[in-house]
Amino acid sequence: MIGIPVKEHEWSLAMTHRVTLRDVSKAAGVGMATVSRALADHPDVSAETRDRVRAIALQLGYRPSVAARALRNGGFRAISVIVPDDGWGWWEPVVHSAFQAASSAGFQVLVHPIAGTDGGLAAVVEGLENMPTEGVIVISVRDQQAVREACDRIGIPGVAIDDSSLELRFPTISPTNRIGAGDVVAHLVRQGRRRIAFLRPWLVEGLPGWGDGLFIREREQGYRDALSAAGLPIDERLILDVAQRPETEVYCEELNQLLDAGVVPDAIFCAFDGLAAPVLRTLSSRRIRVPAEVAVAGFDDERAAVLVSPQLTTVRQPFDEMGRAAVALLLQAVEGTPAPIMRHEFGTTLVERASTGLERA
Amino acid sequence: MIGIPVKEHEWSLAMTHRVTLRDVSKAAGVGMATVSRALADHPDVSAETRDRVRAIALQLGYRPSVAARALRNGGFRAISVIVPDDGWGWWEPVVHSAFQAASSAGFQVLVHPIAGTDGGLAAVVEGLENMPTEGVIVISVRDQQAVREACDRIGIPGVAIDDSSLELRFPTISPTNRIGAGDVVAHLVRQGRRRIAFLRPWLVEGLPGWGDGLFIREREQGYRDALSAAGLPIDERLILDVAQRPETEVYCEELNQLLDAGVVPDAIFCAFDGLAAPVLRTLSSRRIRVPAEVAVAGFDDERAAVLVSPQLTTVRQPFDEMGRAAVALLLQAVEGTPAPIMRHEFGTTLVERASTGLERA
DNA sequence: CTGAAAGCGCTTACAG
DNA sequence: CTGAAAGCGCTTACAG
Repeated sequence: MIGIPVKEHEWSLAMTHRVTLRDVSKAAGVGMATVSRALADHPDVSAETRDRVRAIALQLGYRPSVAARALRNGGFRAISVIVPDDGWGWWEPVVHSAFQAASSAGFQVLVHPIAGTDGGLAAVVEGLENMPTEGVIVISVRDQQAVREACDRIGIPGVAIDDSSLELRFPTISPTNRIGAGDVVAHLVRQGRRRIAFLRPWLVEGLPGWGDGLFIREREQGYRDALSAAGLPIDERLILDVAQRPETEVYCEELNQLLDAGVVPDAIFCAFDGLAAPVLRTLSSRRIRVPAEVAVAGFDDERAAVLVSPQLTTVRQPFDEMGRAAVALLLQAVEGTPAPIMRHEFGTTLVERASTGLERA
Repeated sequence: MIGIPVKEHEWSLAMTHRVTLRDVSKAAGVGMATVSRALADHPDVSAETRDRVRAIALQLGYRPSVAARALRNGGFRAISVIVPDDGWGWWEPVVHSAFQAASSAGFQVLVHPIAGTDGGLAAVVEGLENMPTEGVIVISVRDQQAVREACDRIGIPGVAIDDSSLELRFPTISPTNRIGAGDVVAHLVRQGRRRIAFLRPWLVEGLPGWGDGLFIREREQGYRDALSAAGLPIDERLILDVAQRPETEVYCEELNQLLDAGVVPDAIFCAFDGLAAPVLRTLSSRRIRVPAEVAVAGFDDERAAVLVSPQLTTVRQPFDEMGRAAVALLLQAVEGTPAPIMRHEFGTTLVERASTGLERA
C-alpha cells in the first residue's frame, strides 16, 4: 500500500468511467479470465465463483463491450439493406425475406432508410463506412453509381434489387417486367377488352423519380407485345403519361382529360399499383362501373392493390424469391466469390381480383 | 534476411487473411502511424507519402476494421428501433422522424424488423446483445416485458412507442387516443349523424393481437364521451367486434350481419384506418352511398386512409413529434439521465376527407 | 478450477 | 514530417 503512485484518477468510479472486465475482476478479487469465463457460463468455473462474480458484475452494472468482443472474435456478421425514400412500398416483403435468409445464415441485418437521414443517400452511404457491415443490398436506389463508389471505397460488396436502372453497377435482381405486363394485358384481352389504355408515370429528365425508368419501358413493351399478339391495333392516344403526384391525390387528371376528349377505353393497365387508386376514383366519380364498363389492372401486388375498391388485378413480383436471391448473392460475395454484374430476372404471377372480371355490363 | 523464423504462415497472403494497417505499413515501408494518418487525411503527412500510402492501401484492398476503430474511439453511437411484425403500418413515419432526430444527434439508427427473423421478438432481442447499440426504441411490441428484461440484462435503456400496453415497462410515447376519437365522433355529430357505429377489433385472449388493447378501449371511450356530450343514446348493437383478418379480405362480415339484421347506422367510426377498406366495400356492394347515407371515419391517418375510396376522414397521430420525443428521451437516458417510466401523450389532429361530409342524400 | 499474457486492429499522445 | 509504443476491452490457448 506504500508508495503507489496516484495513478488512480479522482473520477475512477465516476459515471464517465465505463465498467470493464478489469473493474469486475478487481472487485471480485479474481483474474479477468475468470470473470470472462464466469459471465460466459464456461464450465471450467466453480459454481460458487461464478455466482459471486456474476453478482458483482450485476451490482457494478458491468456491460460487455460489443466492439472489443467483435475485434477479438473477428467481426459482426451483419449486412445492410438500403431502402428507398419513397415511403414503404412494394419492396417491403423483399426486406422481410432478406431478413429470413440473412438470419438463417447467422447474419444480422441493418436497415438504412434513406428518407429520414439528413443528407439523403449520400449520408447513408457515408455512414456505411462506420457501420459494422460486410455487404449491402440496395433496393430501388436512384443513383446506383454513388453506392457503387462507396462500396468500392469501403471495400464491401453490394447487390441491387432494382428494375429502374439501365446501367448496372451491381449484380441486380429484377422481376420479369415485360413478361408480367404481357400476361396481365393478355388476361384483359381474353376477357374481351379491346381498347386497353396504358398509364405510365411521366419521366421528368433530371428530376428524382424512377431512375432510367427501365421498368416503365419494359412494362410498356409487354403491353405492346400482348396487343400485337392479339392482333389488336395500338392506339397511341391510349398511352397516357401521368405526372408524379403525392399519394394523397384524389383523381387522375390525365384520365379525366382523356375521357373529356371522348376517348373511352374498356380497360386500363396501370404501370404500377399505386397509380390505380386515383384512376378508380376518377372512374367512380364519372359513374363508370369497374369492371363492368372499364377493367383496371396494375403491377406489383403491393398493399395498394388490396386496399382499393374494387381490389386490383395485378402482377405479383416474387418478393420472397428476390429477397432470398439477393442475400445469397451478397453472402457469396462476402465469402470471397463476387457475383458478376448482370441482371437476374425472377418470374411474376398474375393475380386476378375484382377490378377485372367477366361480369361485363 | 538470415535466420528469420518462419513465422509467416503459408496463407499470409491468401484470402483468409484480412489486410490490416500493418500489412499496408510493411508494403509501404512506413510506420503504422503514418499509414493511419495518410488514410485519415491528417495534415502532418507529406503529400507524396500520403498518395503513395493510399495507392498501396487501395491496391492491397485494405479496409479498416470498424470494430477496432470503435474499440479505440469508444463506441459506435447507434441506437436501435424494433418495429412491429404486422407489416409496415402507421408507425412508418415515426421511424422516419426518429432517423432525422438521431442522425442530427450524431447517432446511427439500426432498424430491426421482428417479422423476418426466425425466432421473432426473442431472436431480435437476443441479437441486440451483440449489436453495437446504445439504446432501443420499441414500437408497438406486444411483449414489452421481454424487451425490458433484455435491456436490463444488456444494460441499455429503452423507450416505447406504444398505445396498446396497460403495464408500462419503459417511458412510453402515445397519441391522445381518447381525445382524438372524441374529436372525430364529435365531427360526425356536427354533420348531423345520429346513429354512429363503432367498429373495434376483437381481442382474443392469449392470441397475438393488440397487446392489452389499450388504444381500442381508449378510442371507444372517446366515442362514448362524444355521444354523451351530444346527448345521444349509446346503442350497444352499434358497437361491433370485428375479427382480425388479413388485409386482403374483401368485405366486413360483421357489418354485413348487422345490416342484414336491419340495423343501419348513419356513420361508422373504425378503431383504425385499416378496418375501413372492407367496410367501404361492404357498403358499396349494398348500394349504400358514402358519405351520403353512411359516413365513415378512421384513426391513424396512415396509407390506407388515402388509398381507399372515398378517402377517409381520420385522426392523425403526430408521428414526427412522437419519433423525435422518443429519440430525445432515449438519448437522454444514454447520456446517463434515465427517464421515468410513464406515459407521454401527444396530441392528434382531425383530418377531414371525402368519407364524411355534408352532402347527404 | 484459476491467472498472466498475448493479441484482435486501430489511433494518438509522445518523442524525435 | 515520421515512428515506436501504449492502450481501447475483450477471449483463449497456455501453464499451473
